Amino acid sequence: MKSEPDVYSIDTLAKDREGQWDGVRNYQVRNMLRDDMQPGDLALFYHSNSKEIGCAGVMEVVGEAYPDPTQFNPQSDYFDPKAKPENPPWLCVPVRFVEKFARVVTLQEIKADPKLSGMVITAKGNRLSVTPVTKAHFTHICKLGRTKLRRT
DNA sequence: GCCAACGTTGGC
DNA sequence: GCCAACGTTGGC
Repeated sequence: MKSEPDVYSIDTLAKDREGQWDGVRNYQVRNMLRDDMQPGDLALFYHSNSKEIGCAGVMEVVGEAYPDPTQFNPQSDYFDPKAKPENPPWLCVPVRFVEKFARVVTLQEIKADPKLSGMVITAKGNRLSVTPVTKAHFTHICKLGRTKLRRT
């Protein structure tokens, strides 16, 4: 699950312990939040558009998707004037901090690792802020993230 | 800051 | 329903 760390980072989630994954304004992603996520699911926290692009840690989905309150808040960057409270188009999910990796597993590294080939995040033209990850890919990224790089 | 690769909008 | 114009994402 992608977030720009300038806006919301793994460190913010680590400090708050819990948060809500809001601001999703893409129907495909909304459907994933609604249909493909269950409480107890683990997710990689991905830092996009930043100095260090890649997976920064792990969080857990702790509840069902519910209406994203930011769509009704005129002060919010995510305000949607077309959103009707009786039929809210946008959803968010509650998440809980699980771990921050010892190091960021960079996009560069993900692309270069044969064990991580086929990840949706590296697919050409992918613009989804939430993408499915296989168990094998998830496990491998966690392993990399927990291992500090040795100086050469 | 650039720009490819999308998604969205709205006129017709 | 088509599609040009526009907006957004996100790596580089």
